[in-house]
Amino acid sequence: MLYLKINEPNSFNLKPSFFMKSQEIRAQFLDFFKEKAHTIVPSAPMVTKDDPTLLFVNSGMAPFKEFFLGNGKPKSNRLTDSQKCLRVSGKHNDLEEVGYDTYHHTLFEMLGNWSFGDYFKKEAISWAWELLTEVYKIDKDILYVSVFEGSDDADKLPLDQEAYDLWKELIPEDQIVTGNKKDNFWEMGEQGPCGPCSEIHVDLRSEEEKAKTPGIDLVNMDHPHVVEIWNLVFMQYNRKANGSLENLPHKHIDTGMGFERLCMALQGVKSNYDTDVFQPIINRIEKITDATYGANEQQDIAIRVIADHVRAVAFSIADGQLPSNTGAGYVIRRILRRAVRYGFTFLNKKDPFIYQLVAVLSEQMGAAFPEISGQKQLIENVIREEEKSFLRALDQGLILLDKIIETADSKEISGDKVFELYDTFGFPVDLTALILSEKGFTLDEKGFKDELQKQKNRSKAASEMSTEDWTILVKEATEEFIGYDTLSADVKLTRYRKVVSKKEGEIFQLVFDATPFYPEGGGQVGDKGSFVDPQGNLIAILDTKKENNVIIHFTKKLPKKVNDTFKAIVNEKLREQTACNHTATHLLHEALREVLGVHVAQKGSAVNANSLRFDFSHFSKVTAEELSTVEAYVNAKIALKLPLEESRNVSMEKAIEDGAMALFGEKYGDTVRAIKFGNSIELCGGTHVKNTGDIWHFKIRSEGAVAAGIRRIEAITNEAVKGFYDDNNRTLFQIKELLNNAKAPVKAVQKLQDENTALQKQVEQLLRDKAKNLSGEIKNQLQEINGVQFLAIKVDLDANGIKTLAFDMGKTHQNLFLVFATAPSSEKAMLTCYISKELVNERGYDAGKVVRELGKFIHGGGGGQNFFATAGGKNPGGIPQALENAKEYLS
RNA sequence: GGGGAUGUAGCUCAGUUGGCUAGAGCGCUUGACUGGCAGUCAAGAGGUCGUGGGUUCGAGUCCCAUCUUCUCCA
Repeated sequence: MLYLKINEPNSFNLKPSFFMKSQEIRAQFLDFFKEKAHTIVPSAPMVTKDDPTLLFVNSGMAPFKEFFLGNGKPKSNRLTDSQKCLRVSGKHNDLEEVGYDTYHHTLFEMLGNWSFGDYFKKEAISWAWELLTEVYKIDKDILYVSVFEGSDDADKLPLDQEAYDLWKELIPEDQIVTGNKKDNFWEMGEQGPCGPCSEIHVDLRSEEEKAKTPGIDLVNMDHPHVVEIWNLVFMQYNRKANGSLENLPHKHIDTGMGFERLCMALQGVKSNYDTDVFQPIINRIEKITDATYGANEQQDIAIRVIADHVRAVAFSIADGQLPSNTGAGYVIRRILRRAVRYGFTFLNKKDPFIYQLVAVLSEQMGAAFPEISGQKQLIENVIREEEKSFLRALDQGLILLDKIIETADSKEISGDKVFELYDTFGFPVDLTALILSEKGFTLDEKGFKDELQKQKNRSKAASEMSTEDWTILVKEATEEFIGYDTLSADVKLTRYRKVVSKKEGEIFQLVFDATPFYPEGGGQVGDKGSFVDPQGNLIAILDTKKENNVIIHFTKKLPKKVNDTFKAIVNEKLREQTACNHTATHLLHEALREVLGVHVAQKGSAVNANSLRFDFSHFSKVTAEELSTVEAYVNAKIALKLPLEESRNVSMEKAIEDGAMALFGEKYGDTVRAIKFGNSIELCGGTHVKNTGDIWHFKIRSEGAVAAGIRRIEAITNEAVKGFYDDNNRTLFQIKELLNNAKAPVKAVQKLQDENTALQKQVEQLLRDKAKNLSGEIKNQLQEINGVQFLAIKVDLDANGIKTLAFDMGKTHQNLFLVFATAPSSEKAMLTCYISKELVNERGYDAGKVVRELGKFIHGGGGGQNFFATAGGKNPGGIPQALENAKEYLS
């Protein structure tokens, strides 16, 4: 049940007599556009798969980028959806600001309606108006709209007169404003489709406030209660790499309405956090932490931060993006840690608690987003473990910070110390600053920022690259993937471009009209191979990747004549081995579900020609027995020689009906490819063997944890297994040979080990005895000179023995001055000097100096402490001389 | 992808410019005291110092390579 604190007197500006639940608001939006002939599609996963410029879906249009770029066509020209978006960095949002206001978020839903070359401004504007004023019944007087005013920069764009005229029909002109490029011209990135936009703003202030300042003056002024709720983008241009604009052949509509803000407007509250989207979570936080939302500004910020961040983290994990230390996973980790930090500092929570909020989220959003409720347990586990590990890091950091404070020589702690704490140990700066100020210290902020900037520059320099415009050879070309059926084909180049990076140097990216090359995807590496021109010149294809639905081939150079017909040839060997590994992952997946249980779900995989890696959800270590059962299960499937049954272009529904595993984190597509080997059915775009018998054999190499609740298995197949066994065989053979072809090598080795330990002990004992005997003999040879027990002698002991001898004598005798010499071989000599400590202290003797100087006689050098030192040299012949001269040091 | 840190006894760690015969606490084993437990005392076991090279008379310590884990940046 949803719960909103309407009747509580202390709650925050809540006094609506009725409100529409957020779930209804979402449903009404989708229904409205469905009636306008739009197809409703589910939200794409937030983690992007084939877009190198983007880690996360950051706007409603991101999943449809390929359509706007013309790299593919949607099944329907009109779509509508509610898209999960994540904004954590870049121009759109800064993570560090979320929580301080009431209307910015990391994760939010974007309601959108889409036209791909279909309707344009007229429909987009009138439908938006109809939905807001007639369906949602928002008072027309509190709505304002903006249109693009044009620009007199290099683009020389005109006022968007068309939009202005359309609005004029619907709304009084004094509620229309014009806006500049920053507010009213939308660009996808530095390159690509773009166009003017028209925003709809809503004024939610009280009557008194409205009387004081007209709403129109507050549009786009960052006022918390005069906010943009809907942006209608009219895509009509394409921005080229050189910065110039060209008209798009097909015009598109891209709209995005912030769901949480819409809920705020419709539920009559003044903050997104007061809507029923956030209230249940906030209530739960209050219960767990004993804090009251609305009572204390700092605690309110902390509560908002946590309420916001838990959503972002939970949805990411649900979409398959686990916290990690690189890339998208790192962003998720940072978000979660920020939430922990605020809980730690302002709500005094020193134990994991954020994971407990997942239950609320699941209950509230599970219906619209089944990926949350379906993986609740996993999400909780992952978050709890992350919380724990960060709290550990904080503990460690606090200790380090104490040390820094103790050893500080001024009241200002230097920037590089604080930076080290942050950079190496992950201790947040703001916490450092807080603790320092509590103890009467300050920190050198400038020094810290300088260090941070240096680090950023380093990273940037390492990943710097420039991308040129595509050179188009064939306009409106399509590209067909034919690699499931053939490994070589005659192809034409349709476009190419040059990319320069520090790491790789100059690389060319080529697109063909058809290609047998499989692009990296679904965990499988891209194909390698080559293409040949009619004259027989060969160019290697180093890698194949997919970008916004285009298959790109990477080469080091361009062909001489780009318009030739080429023969593209995939490296067959690599492809075969890769296929073995890929099919094996399917069989492994099936085996794991069979052996461990159906809770096992794929959480990632990496398949290349050498090996395979498979990550899956499972709560405990897989035992050795389970592993061997799994291995045997897979090998049994291989032995059955199951044929590949492939169905292309089946509908998702049909595939799932047939028993294919439904995977969370898959992007919506109209049709899928189903791969069946016996009982294993998976939706998969990868390449597979024709028959499981081709795999020959499957061998697990390792099992381990990658995150809380996620295990990883690494395995090999086919040739790699052969290599593995060959290596093992060779080693075993060699071992046996060394053991005189013992029949039971394991026992033999064990026996050797036991004997070895016993012998070692014996040797030690014997050496001790020898030393003791020697010391007995030697005692008699001690000369008393000037109150010193002196001896310089050659002994037959190794370095350790001499050491033992010297220290043993040291225990029973006083005032010793010993010099021992030994010659381990005809080319090596060693001197050792031991002087009782009392002599060192009273007379200033220095054993180091003694051996250094006597070392000259044996052509060597040495040193040590002042009471014990050693020297080595190459001339045993000098030993007598060295011993004779030892007396010199007694003076 | 780039930078920093880390790896020493079963666990948590110390080990200062290379050289005080690799240490501490907890845990473990045995024994003693106490009617038993807790506890105290005594003795003891336990270490390829991540791995592989190198420099040096001498490397846990310095250099190179490699792996693990943590962390920051992109």
